[in-house]
Amino acid sequence: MATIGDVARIAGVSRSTASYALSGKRAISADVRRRVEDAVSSLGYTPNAGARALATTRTMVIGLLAQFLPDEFAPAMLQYMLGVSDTAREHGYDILLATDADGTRALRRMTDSRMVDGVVLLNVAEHDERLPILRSASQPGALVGLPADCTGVDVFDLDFEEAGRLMVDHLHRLGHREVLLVSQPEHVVERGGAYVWRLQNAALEAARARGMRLYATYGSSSQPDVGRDLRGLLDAHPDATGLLVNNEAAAAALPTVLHERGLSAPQDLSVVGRYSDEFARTFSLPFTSVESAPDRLGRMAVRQLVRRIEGEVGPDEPHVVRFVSPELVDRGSTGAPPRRGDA
Amino acid sequence: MATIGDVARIAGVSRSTASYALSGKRAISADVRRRVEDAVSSLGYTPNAGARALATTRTMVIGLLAQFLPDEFAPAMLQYMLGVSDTAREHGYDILLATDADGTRALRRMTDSRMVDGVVLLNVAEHDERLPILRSASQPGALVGLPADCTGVDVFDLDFEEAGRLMVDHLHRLGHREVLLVSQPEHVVERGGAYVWRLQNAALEAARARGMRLYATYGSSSQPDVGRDLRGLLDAHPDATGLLVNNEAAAAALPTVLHERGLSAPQDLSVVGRYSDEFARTFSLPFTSVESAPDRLGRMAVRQLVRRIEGEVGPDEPHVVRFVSPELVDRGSTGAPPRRGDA
DNA sequence: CGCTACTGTCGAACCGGTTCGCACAGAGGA
DNA sequence: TCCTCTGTGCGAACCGGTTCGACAGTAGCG
Repeated sequence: MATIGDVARIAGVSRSTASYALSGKRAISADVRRRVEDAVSSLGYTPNAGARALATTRTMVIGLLAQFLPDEFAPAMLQYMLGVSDTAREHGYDILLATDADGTRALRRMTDSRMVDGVVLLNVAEHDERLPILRSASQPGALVGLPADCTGVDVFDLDFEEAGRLMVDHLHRLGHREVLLVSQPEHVVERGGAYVWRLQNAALEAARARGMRLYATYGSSSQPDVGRDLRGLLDAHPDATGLLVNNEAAAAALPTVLHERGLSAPQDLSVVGRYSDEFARTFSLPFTSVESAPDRLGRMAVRQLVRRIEGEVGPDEPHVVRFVSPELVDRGSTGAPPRRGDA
Repeated sequence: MATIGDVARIAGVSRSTASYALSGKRAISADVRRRVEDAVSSLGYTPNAGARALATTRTMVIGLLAQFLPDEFAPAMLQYMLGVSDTAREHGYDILLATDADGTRALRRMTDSRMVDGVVLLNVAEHDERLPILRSASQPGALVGLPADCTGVDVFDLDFEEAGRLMVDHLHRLGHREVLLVSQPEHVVERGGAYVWRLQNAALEAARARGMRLYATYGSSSQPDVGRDLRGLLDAHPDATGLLVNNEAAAAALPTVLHERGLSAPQDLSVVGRYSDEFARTFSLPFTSVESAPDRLGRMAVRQLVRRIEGEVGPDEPHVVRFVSPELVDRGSTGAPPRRGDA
């Protein structure tokens, strides 16, 4: 494998000159520059990343900590990951991916050994164990997900309160007065998945303010449990005319459950989900939903992280906490509630 | 940040002694070893990955090249990625993830700059542009997916021929004589996604051998197109009693389409898919299917790659091409064909 | 008692880049 | 003619590890 020493020798210059010719950090005559470039292409020279990292203390790598927790919906994570990965590449960074069950160890490994210039944490819990480690690291970090304490990190998340209100308001406007909400599994909440109750509480509050009845429940994360949950919920509330689904697995299971019962949306039941458009198209989910914009959040996190890494934003400049406003995408699964006695 | 020099100073020994005390590669007195270990923990010392890579020419990182191509079903990729990532970690390796649209550039970047000790390529096409680059790299590579030319790389894939036969045989045994097959989009085939026609050809051959009629078509990769495809297919072949689905998006869309038509599986139509069990549970797909074992393939690829990296298998020892036998998972969506005239 | 062998430690070189300080040549001004 | 300045290039040091060869000191042995 060719080194910069080889390049220098072929070009007939010193190693430092070769380095400067390639980096452009000092004036180099056109002649020498050409000879160096010729040597590079004839040798197929590529700088050794480890050596460069050692010399510059920059690795051009961003750590991505994705947690695939039991009871959490894995495929949604992929969209965050792709947002992060693509954006990183646009800025010249590669991605070191950690999917360890123990995120704290992975984070420590990456930062302490200086494999990365910065870190993106996905799926951040309210009291996330990774945060203290991140704060004590010397690299900056950006989060997707809202923790209780945001000091020292840049935070990006969907505005789940607004999402909850949006879902309720939409059905209220159409005339619904009794509505169901299926959230993620309770385990997720216990583990600190605050987004679940952020949406749920805001939805309950909005329903109360509008004089609606809203029954909130937790749903499981996969079959066959989630199907059972949905059937039980529909049985328990035969008068409900609307269904809000903040649970991807439940949304995926819903077409089959509705089919079993001979129900159709929106004729018999108005349905609003909360997932991304990409997700809806890939999985053929025909429900109106609140767009969760995972790629956008990943993108924002990386952009801010890169600003910190490259010193455009100093480590002492205030950290941002930014919420993305959700948007309702109408796929025609909502309408006026069926008139009483029709069913 | 503490370096090994700091450790040595605190422990009152030379840098080399500190290094040997930690690596265990030379005999070190118990006393010195303890002093070094104390210094390490009091300083919170962690070796600098770049420096170590430079000195040892080993990075303990595996490159993972995942391609998210248009018209290909993204979430399936996640399961391969997790299989690779988890297995790599078990062996002490981290994952450098590339999702670049241009896989060749990403591969070259990783290997030439020596960021990785080896590479796993996912979603390998028949004439994959990444292969020549991989062969000329100095790191070993393992593939998931079968290319036309397997020289110089270890290859792992599902036995798609066997899968095709399995699907056909299953319906044949139940008495079906006219059956439909929905494959991935034709674009995927044109791009070299050989697994599509490997399954399809084997299925056609098996059907011919058993005197069945099998109509094979391509399906789209997302809504609304894939729904249209399915409806058109059912319209065109009203006498078909079985449906084979080698297309995840079509499988996801199928419950809704069946619902529209008032059809149920297996009463009106027997359905066999081809996707992983994990996938079925997460997306509530109620169809009997041929298990595609993505995590197993990822795992096998990494294990073999690590053997090559660590020299347990020399670079000149023959490369393996290993097929995983598919298994049919019965979810009750198949049965005897409806009697003529029943519908 | 002297020689060898072994144990434990150290110094120095090396991996492959980057960067600082300095030297030198030629141009331009006094 | 001499001096200064500018444009170029070189040498050496450094980043933080690993590893080879040398070398004391001690133990074992005849």
